[in-house]
Amino acid sequence: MIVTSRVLVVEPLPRPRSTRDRPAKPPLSEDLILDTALRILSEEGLEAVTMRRLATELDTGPASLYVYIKGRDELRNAMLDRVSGMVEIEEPDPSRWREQVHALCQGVLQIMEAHPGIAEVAVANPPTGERTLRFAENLLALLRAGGVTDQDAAWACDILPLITTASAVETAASQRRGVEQKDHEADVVERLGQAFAALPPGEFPNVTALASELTSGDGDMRFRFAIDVFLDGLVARAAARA
Amino acid sequence: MIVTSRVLVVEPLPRPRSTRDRPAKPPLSEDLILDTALRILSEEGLEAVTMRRLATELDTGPASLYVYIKGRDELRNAMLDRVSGMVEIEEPDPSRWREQVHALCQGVLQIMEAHPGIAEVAVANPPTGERTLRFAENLLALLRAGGVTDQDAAWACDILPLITTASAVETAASQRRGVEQKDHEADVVERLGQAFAALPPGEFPNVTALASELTSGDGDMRFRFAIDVFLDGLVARAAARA
DNA sequence: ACCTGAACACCGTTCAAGT
DNA sequence: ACCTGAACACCGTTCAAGT
Repeated sequence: MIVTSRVLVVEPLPRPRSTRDRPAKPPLSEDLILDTALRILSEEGLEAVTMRRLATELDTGPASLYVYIKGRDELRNAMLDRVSGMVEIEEPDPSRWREQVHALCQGVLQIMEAHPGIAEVAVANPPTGERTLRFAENLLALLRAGGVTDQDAAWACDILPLITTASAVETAASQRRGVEQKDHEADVVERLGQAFAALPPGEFPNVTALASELTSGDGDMRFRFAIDVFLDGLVARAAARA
Repeated sequence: MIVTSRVLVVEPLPRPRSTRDRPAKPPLSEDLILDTALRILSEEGLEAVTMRRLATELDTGPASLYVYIKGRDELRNAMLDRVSGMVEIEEPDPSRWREQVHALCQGVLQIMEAHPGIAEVAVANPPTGERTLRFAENLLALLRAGGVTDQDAAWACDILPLITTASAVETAASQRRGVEQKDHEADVVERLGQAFAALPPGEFPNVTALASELTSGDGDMRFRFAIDVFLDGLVARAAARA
């Protein structure tokens, strides 16, 4: 159509028209940057969240982001803090404290699985933001309600999130692998079990004997097991003290 | 000196002389590449181990590495497998199985701390190489010697390394931070404790009450605690079964 | 004073062109 | 046939130059 109209050639440029063609874009702000970052994170994973991609998405140059955010690492920590704030707190009810600890940790796990890659950030940089403190406060309340000693509860406050975030990293990685090779998870597990069983029993007596146990259960069951055993340990120690 | 001699200009190039100036470099191989990668890893951490850096170190172009190694991710996995192979196995002695589990896990922790950054790779890609199997075999033998049930031992074989590698990631990260800001670790902990104690007690009753417990103990004590509680849990479950 | 285009110094990976 | 220089398509970060 442009070819048919010679008028356009006379006009200075086609650009001035389009400068205000689309709706005025909102001004940059840390909040807007984080909103955009979290959207990319949940849709495409952490690797896709780069300073340059973020700038493109916000219709600006990469340098502009540095007015609001110190750099990539600070961005990632800020993203982690936002994600951490999405976890729902459990109003302590001493009669079912164990189930509440499970619910709290599972909440973290699910939020992290919904934001692929953020768990890596959490494992490397145990966060100390206000939202994390709220989580710690909740966990401490639940553990003390269960009769766990103060020192054990305090350190468990370190270890339970560690188990949870590490589990999240693992499931995120296996999901990513699952997308690449579109094998069904069950097939992989089946093959692994057969490989275990086929090892030389002289060298690997236990791995071959427990081949089916080693490959049984999905990620959720194993995560529940991890938290369960840890809580059993805490309870056993409290009982030994009394 | 070159300026004083016109002869050099007549000679075709100064290069041919230097082609065999230095000792003949060994031919590339996967082993040589991995040796070099592990040296850079232990000296400068995972971030320094890039394909290009590796090529420079080996006095070649980056493309040459792809003859021996599929890509960066495979390189990292191969590095992890090498590092995993450095862990010393514990000859099972049922009378001190618990101490042996500690020693085995602590061995992994130390090897990983000596290779900063490799733990991240381990958390994301739970390795399944032969060396890992040998480790699993050892761990299973120790746990069964301790009376842990088969299914519990099998899953614990997943969780104990998970706790260990996640702990390694954390200590590596805090060491890296310690290098950046040359604060003494003790000062940071002290300030954190004061920050906890200074929180509004109405909103954070447990964090303020346990401020000193939350900040007590170093990484080693906390790691020992984590393994200990988990083993207590396994033992308690075995006892409940009997 | 505020913002950002362009540049700098890196990445991982591929492939055509050389030996 | 084997190896690799050079190119491609990205990074994070900085800073001088523009408004």
